[in-house]
Amino acid sequence: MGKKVLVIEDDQELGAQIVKRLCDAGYEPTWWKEGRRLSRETLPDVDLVVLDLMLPGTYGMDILKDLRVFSEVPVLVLSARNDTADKVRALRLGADDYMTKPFWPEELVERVRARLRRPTLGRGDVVEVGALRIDRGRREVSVRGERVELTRLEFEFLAALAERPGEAMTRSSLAERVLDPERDGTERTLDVHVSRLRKKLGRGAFVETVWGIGYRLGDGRDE
Amino acid sequence: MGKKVLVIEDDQELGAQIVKRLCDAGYEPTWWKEGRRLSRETLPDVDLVVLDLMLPGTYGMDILKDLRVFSEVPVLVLSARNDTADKVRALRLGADDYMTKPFWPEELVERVRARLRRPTLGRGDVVEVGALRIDRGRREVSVRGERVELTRLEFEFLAALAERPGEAMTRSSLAERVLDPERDGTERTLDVHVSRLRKKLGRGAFVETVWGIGYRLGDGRDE
DNA sequence: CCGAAATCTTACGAATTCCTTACGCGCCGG
DNA sequence: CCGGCGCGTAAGGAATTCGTAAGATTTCGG
Repeated sequence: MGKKVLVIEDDQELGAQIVKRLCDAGYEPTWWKEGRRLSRETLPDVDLVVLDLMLPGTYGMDILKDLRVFSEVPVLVLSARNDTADKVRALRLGADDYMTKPFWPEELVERVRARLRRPTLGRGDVVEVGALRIDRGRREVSVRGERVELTRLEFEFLAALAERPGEAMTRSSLAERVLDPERDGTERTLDVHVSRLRKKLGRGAFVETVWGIGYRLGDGRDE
Repeated sequence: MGKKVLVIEDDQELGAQIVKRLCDAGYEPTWWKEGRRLSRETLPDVDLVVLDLMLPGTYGMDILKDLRVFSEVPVLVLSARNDTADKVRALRLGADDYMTKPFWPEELVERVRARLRRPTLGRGDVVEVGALRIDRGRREVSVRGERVELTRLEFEFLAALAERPGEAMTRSSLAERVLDPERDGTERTLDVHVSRLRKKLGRGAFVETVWGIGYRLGDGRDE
């Protein structure tokens, strides 16, 4: 069963070339001839993405950024720009490799193979909001790269908010979702957890209060 | 805390440059100024290897070949030869990346980072997490190169965790998978096995507890 | 500027969860 | 039959987390 590879490349010739080589190597490529903004819904179920940064319309770097919000799929970036700043940017944004055009397709295939023989960390979806990073799989949270230890409820609460970053959630729905119905917890209880959570996350209150409604996950920057 | 990186590079200037940058980035580099044949014993406990292919004496490609016999550690290859055939060869031999000189150290650091943010579960049946090595095929476990004898259940438990290094698994799913339904074992039983396992693996608790959830396989270094 | 309502913070006791040790049972090889 | 070994159970104790109360603080409407 070949692994699935999504190729996002507008150049007809290069794209066809890549797709063919990948097929020959036993993979199952899908070819998108134009860039689209990605979301959890529009991203097909693939094992790796080959992404050309120079696409008409959408800027590839934005696609990458979008992608990393909800997916940890390995990304191999292609670009005509042989510029260290660009490479660094792409890698920082979560790319796994960066190839400069022109290149020989053999090398691309080998690099794809090199990525795929490593485990991908079964998409333990990671949410990043500003300097805050929430890893649902590992149940880990870090702020500015530093680990923050959270209790179970604190994590659940944060994870609930992180599902829709920026959107407000009512106290009642949060309580319903986070608090165990058995262990009777009032809504007052939430306040306490929020308080403790904020203290742990440090200043730059990521958990913002929406007065009279509930809470919201902010990027801890503006305000 | 910082991941360990072995730099094998004979060029004084370039080597110093790389080492410095890696330090700045929070890694702990070790610098070998000459190539040596590697064996299970001589390879220090590192998380990644930066290997220059053009070394006096030993041919870098051989070092890589040796290495892959007994270790799945990620390898980033450096070379002055910008030749597709060479790249393909190195990648086929198990290299994870190939950079052509000259390059800017920033890019190297980013590529190192890109490799290390992925889990290192090797292909095949060998998993390496930090100083811990789990060989599913041979049912062998070693810490820092030293064999550790585990009972069947202890091994099963560890292997289950090792399937997703770093991810938290619930106690119930672990119990379900590891414990024999016949020999009814309560979830308390898990505690005991974990306890015994930890004692055998020594300090640097590889098996981390995720309070209220279950356990997780850590690299036994941070904290 | 005032009061009421909503929210924040802190401290503390209780409950949960987890760790460890000790012990007994059953299986196997000698 | 004996001893070693793997495994499950029980129990005490340690560590962590959770809920509540109560007082402080903030927000909003007027």
